[in-house]
Amino acid sequence: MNAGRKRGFDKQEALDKAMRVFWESGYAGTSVSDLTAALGINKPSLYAAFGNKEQLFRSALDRYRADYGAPLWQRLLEPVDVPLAERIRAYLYGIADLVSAKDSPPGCLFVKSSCESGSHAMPEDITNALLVQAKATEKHLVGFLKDERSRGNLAAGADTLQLARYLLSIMYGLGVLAKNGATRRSLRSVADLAVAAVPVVD
Amino acid sequence: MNAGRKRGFDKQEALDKAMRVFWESGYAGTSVSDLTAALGINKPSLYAAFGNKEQLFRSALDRYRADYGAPLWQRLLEPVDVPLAERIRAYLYGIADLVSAKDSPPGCLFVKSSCESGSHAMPEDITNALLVQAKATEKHLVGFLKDERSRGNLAAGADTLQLARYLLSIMYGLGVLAKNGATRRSLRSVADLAVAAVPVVD
DNA sequence: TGATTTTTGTACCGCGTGGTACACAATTGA
DNA sequence: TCAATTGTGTACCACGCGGTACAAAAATCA
Repeated sequence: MNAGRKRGFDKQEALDKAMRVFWESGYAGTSVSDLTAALGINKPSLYAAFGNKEQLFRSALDRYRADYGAPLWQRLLEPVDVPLAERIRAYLYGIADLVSAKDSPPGCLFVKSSCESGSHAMPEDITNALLVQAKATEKHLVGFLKDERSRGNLAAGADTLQLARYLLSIMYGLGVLAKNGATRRSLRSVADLAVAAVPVVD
Repeated sequence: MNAGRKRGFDKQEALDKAMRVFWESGYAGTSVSDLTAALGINKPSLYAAFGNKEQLFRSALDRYRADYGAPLWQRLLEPVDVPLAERIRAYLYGIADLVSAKDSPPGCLFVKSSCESGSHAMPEDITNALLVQAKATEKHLVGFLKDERSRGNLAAGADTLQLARYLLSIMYGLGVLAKNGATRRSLRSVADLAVAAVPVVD
């Protein structure tokens, strides 16, 4: 342990709180004062720990993906004995539950941030990071679908890229629906309908 | 014609330009200076003509719906001899073209605004107006689907409310996909896939 | 023409923004 | 013990925000 005074707050805990503030109010809609108030610290502590508002936001995005996005992939990959349609349904249920959870802000941080991107109120680096993230998710989905197709779980002629974009569209749509007050039940019904369009082979 | 100096700009033209600025940068991301610069007028002229930033935004929302949202309904209602699936496809194509048009900002103004709503950076009245608008669209869609079902174009057991929300989810999703760089072609493919989940009766 | 009404341009207001200088408190290593 | 290092709290900075006061300009009415 090096010299110097100890930090008076838990950095991970603070990052989690900051993520939720951005999740609720967006990048432009969140002020540094909002953040310091929610975190219970002063500005110099925030700047010392997280750099600046932009860097803190990017850290919050990373944490969001790690905490909420990444774990859902297990629903697609792990239970290989479960039919593909059921795994996709379980994945979409996960999204539905996430964006409509009562202990977190309604909607999806990525969707909301993407909608803010491009504005000069959002730093260009964040816009680019969001685009990169979206493309990466698309690529992962395509890879997954190609794999399933090669296993015979998906129709041989299925266009995996367009199918991936269709699923992304549903995921994004669930996020916006949740912002407009949709319940978990209702979102799961949407997921049920969405799965019907996937050309699975049972 | 009453007395007084004439207005030096066209009010409808100015509203159109303001709508596009909000469309591009969102409510919080747009400053009054951005607006006056884009409209080529000074602040007192803007405030005299449109009230304030909030009222101008609401006017812009109304104009957006009138100019871009409302006309698309004709694709669902008018050609009654066209199969339901084809009409829904044409409607979704219209959304796809709108959110990916090259002469307007990518994405959908309503989707972007909904994602901003709830933040204290957006006036509560706007948040409420957006919610009301979303519910109205849902209601219209449900009415349309019920009508089609009663005509025998939709499966007798179809849940029109959940189906409407599914279509809304697709529409919202197209808007976010467009923000992430999707092309018109690609969005139309998503629409094609989406139609496959609708239980039409041919 | 002159009085009246409306728009326009300039110049400004109070306030909140993102960010920081600086002195002080707390901890470690010598 | 004492210097070195790191976090904290206060107080502040320049700037841009939404919004407006005010006077000059342009139009109509009498």
